Amino acid sequence: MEDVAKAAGVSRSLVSLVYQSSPKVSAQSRRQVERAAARLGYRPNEMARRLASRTTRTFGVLLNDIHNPFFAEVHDGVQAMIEESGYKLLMGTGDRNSRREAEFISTFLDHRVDGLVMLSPRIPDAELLNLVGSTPGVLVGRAIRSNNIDCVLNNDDSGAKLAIDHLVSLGHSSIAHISGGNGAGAKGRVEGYLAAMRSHGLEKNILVVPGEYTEEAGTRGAEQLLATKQVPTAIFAANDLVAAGAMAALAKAGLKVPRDFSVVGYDNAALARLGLISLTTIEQPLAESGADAVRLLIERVEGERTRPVTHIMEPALVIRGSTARPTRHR
Amino acid sequence: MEDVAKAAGVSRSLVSLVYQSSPKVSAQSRRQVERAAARLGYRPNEMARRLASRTTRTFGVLLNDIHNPFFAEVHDGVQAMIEESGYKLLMGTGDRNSRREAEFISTFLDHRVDGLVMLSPRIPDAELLNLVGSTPGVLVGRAIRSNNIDCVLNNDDSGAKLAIDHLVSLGHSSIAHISGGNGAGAKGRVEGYLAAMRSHGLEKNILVVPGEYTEEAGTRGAEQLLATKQVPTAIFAANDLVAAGAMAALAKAGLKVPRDFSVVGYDNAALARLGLISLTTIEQPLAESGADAVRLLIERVEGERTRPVTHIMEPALVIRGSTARPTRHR
DNA sequence: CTGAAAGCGCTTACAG
DNA sequence: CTGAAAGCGCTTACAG
Repeated sequence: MEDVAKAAGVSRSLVSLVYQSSPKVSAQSRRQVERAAARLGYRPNEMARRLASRTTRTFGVLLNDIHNPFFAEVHDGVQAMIEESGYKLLMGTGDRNSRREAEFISTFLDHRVDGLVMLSPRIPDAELLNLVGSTPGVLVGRAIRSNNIDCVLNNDDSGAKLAIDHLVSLGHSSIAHISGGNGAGAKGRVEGYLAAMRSHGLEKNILVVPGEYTEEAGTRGAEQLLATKQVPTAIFAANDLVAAGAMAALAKAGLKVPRDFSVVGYDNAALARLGLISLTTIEQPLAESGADAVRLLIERVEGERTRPVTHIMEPALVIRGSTARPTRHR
Repeated sequence: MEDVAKAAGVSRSLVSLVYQSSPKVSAQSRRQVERAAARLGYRPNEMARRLASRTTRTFGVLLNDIHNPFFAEVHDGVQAMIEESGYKLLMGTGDRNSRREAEFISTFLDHRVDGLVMLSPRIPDAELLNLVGSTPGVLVGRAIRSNNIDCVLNNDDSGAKLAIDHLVSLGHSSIAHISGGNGAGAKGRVEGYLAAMRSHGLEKNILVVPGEYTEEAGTRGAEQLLATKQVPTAIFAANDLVAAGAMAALAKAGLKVPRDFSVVGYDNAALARLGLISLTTIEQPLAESGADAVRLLIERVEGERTRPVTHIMEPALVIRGSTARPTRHR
């Protein structure tokens, strides 16, 4: 910095002001400094700036799994809102490894971030609370009770209801559900399915096949359904991957979708959009969840709110080619 | 730090040594310090440590697009090798936006990273070289001429050859290629296709349909092929998404894969593994490319090498259900 | 293991 | 806009 000041023929203070984009600096001085810096290859040392200014205006963003495009979409909203608000971000991915998640959170705290955005982390509640301490945080896709952590959730219950209402409106009454087991949101989807079936007076047709969020579970689930006495006319799958697995089993059995079977997924993942699959599904407002999470965090960091809140985002139905009126009847 | 020293009844120097995991500290002192730190909620300030020690042992990792699981796999290798070598990482994603890429690279440099790992960045060569300056770097999936940047590429040419050899070995002779246009590696795949067809004496059957790396391009390409006079018996698609698009067009035309048509993709993306698609494809050693990139960077950073090198990774054929002997013949 | 000192590269506040 | 000073929270080197 000293060297740049000398080369530009100004004081060190002035160079400092230039890099703080201070309006007190004349355009001419600014140009002189910038030219000298470019010539000398000077860049202000960010660590020194943060140490001296005692502020980072940075958030740490932890992704559960970089392989899952689901989190990429949430991250879009997170990144856009962070940029828009003039903050910086530090990011990391645990990649389904809670030890690594803990390390990233520690690193973020060592770097004195102003807050933490955590997308469906795997670390157990107690450990997470202990690690985060009193740093402001926001959790997306997971609930927790803490005074300094807000939550943004998706309404799985109402998503399931959208799926069942759609199938019923097409004329289906025998609708089975292949569940997502212990997966995130799976319980809410089962409950929404049960409630929706009951609300349509279809409690006798309730049929839940246990599964998990994998293609294989969908295939096994559909095979199981095809072997039942009273084969349903429609399947509501816990997510798109499960739906794709179910569709593969149906195709193998010589059944056509949607002629012989209607299938609804959940997530509106990339595969749902493929022409070969063309899956009717439930879409969650992912980017909006991410943006909302950052908004909540900023409210807190800037002292506008101290009490924790939970936001619940509403999903929407996306109709494609995997659902139609039933042709079979029980 | 002062407070922790007092609370633990030791000197500031000792506390510093504890956090440097110095072997000179007795187990007892270490415990005392750790207990005091935990009680006071003390964490060493990473910015101060880096500033004082004048070392970061950190690499900046820039992803082209977090939505593409392709880069997630490369990142796996990058992250594993960085951890294994005792370095830290700072990551960022440009999300197909070269302005944002430039900002992340700048941020990494402001944080004084020891080197840069860039996964298929979009920034033009000149701008990239100017930005990176003399910082050691490594480029994955893209070539560049620079004294301080190494490259790790995939052999698209030989991948295309694997695809054509496989189809020829099944008995196909009329094999068309739907190209990837300006996409990364697309040119090499076209060239590999042309060379392989020639090497099998099939130059008269060469047929390249221009496309891009999208499903729609695959659909359009296949429709175009079905309208030609001499319809081929097999398609080599520039990537898996293109192959999926082509398969959708074939299904729409009432054609069965692999009975009426064999299809080979490229990438071995998640969709290639779906039961409904079951695509024979070319797999690139993505995680290995990432790990190799970090190895090259460390060689450079630790002064073991100063001249730039380029590594070319070899792909492999993955056979699934989309290829079979031809039943039609021209 | 302690204690005092210097320094990392900045920001901040202030008198001029 | 300058210049001198203090300080951010550490590491480093050293005498004891």
